[in-house]
Amino acid sequence: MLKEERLKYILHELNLHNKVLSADLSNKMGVSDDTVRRDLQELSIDNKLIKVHGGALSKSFHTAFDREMVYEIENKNIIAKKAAALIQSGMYILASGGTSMIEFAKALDPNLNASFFTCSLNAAIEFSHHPSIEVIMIGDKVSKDSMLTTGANAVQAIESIQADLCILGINSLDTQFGLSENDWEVVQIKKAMIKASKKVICIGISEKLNSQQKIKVADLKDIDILITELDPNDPQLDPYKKHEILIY
Amino acid sequence: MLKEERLKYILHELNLHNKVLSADLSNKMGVSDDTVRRDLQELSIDNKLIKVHGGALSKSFHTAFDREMVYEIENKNIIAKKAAALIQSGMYILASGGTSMIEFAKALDPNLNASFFTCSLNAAIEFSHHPSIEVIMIGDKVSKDSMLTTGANAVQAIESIQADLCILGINSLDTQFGLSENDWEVVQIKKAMIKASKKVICIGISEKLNSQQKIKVADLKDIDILITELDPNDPQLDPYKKHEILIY
DNA sequence: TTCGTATTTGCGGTTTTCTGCATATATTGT
DNA sequence: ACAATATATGCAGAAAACCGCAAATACGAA
Repeated sequence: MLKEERLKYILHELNLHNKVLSADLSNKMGVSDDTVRRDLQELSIDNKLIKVHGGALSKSFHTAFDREMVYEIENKNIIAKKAAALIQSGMYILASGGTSMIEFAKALDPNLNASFFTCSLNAAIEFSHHPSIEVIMIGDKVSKDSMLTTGANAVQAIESIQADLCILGINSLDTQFGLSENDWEVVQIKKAMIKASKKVICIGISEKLNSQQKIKVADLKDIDILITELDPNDPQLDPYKKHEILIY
Repeated sequence: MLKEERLKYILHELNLHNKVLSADLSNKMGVSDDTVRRDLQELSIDNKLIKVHGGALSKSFHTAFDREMVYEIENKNIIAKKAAALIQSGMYILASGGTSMIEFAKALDPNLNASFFTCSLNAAIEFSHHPSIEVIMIGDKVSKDSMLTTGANAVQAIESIQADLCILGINSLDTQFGLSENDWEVVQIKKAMIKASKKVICIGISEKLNSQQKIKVADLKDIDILITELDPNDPQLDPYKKHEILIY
């Protein structure tokens, strides 16, 4: 394995898991841990990662360090993998933003060949790291709170698409009020996305369940699939099964 | 084995395996290590692959490995400050992408009140960190090399704007050939931006001066202001002054 | 063809980089 | 505090890169 290859691999692993262990790396790459350590040191000097005792942490992750985040990221990873398994080549997919969506983008099969439309700057960047999928950024004014493009132009652009799937991050989901948000502009975007898609998938950690926000995005009947980190048989999800929502 | 044959063979191998080893190549092609190295060097200069110790890596997998960039940041900071000083509240500004543009976004006066239009995902995010400016992301298919939205839609969107300024990162600038790029899609975007603006500002480190790329973006006469990290009186910039370009 | 020129290629010697090992030091968990 | 584990450092052998030069080859014009 070439040196540059190793560096690339380390950063890749770091993007995926947000942390790496020196021992793991030396095993997987078949070099001594001295070499791994030197690699990590070099990347650390170049500000590509945070070197710590025993391995390294992802830079982006460490800057916003938060114990709770660590826990959430793992759950979001579970969600991302479940969601990624539903995507097939040839699909046209509308995607909203949020951290779950970022993890979803990372979890996509490298051989996948599909088209993703999104209003999220961060999601677009993450999707673009994938080797083969096509990414279409929907333009409009950038809403600084959500880092989404929002407005009439964006809604109109979405309306001109007929997508197979729409993947939405959950802000709040409730058996009574359905899917809800508190940013009016974002709601318009999500409503447009739902309307433009044959199927609607909602992804989010179970914490977001059974909560409401000010503005309704969609009724439960508009949602086809719900993905959380929980086991599909978890009783917490039973209320949603009654509304003909598939649980993964 | 002829030289052109070898070059083709190397690129073919690279497409297949995403990496090649110098030693393997010299064996398979029956030439000396030096020859292989010179071949790789040539392809590397032509941006066809990434030369590394021991061989070469495929360009496509290399997305964002810019070690040299770290050293250039300081210069880009100088540029960014000069450019930021030219922006006034109320302006409508078209901005391209690139690392210089990112630094420029960071250098903007926090009290500035202006509208920025951009095709660059990264620039849009950076602009959005500013407290008061308005950011409009121009949508279209995302070009993975440049992380810019490119295509007919984007060009059309730009054409519908009448901007006061257009700030372009320099890829290559030359007194004969003018501003040039090697990505056709990006060229279309930049040309549209120039056409839609009253004034054109080019920013970039002096390294990019006196070099050419395959496709012309603009003649020198289309450029109003040139900003590099150099002192405006630096003799390197004299040739550009003759073309009625203001130097900052 | 034949000559002159430019490019290409291989070779030897030198320098740089890479990597693993051994040793000394630091950090962590119990 | 102590044992276990991880890290830093110097060193050495191997591999690769670099450099200059000379031979070989290709190319173009007379």
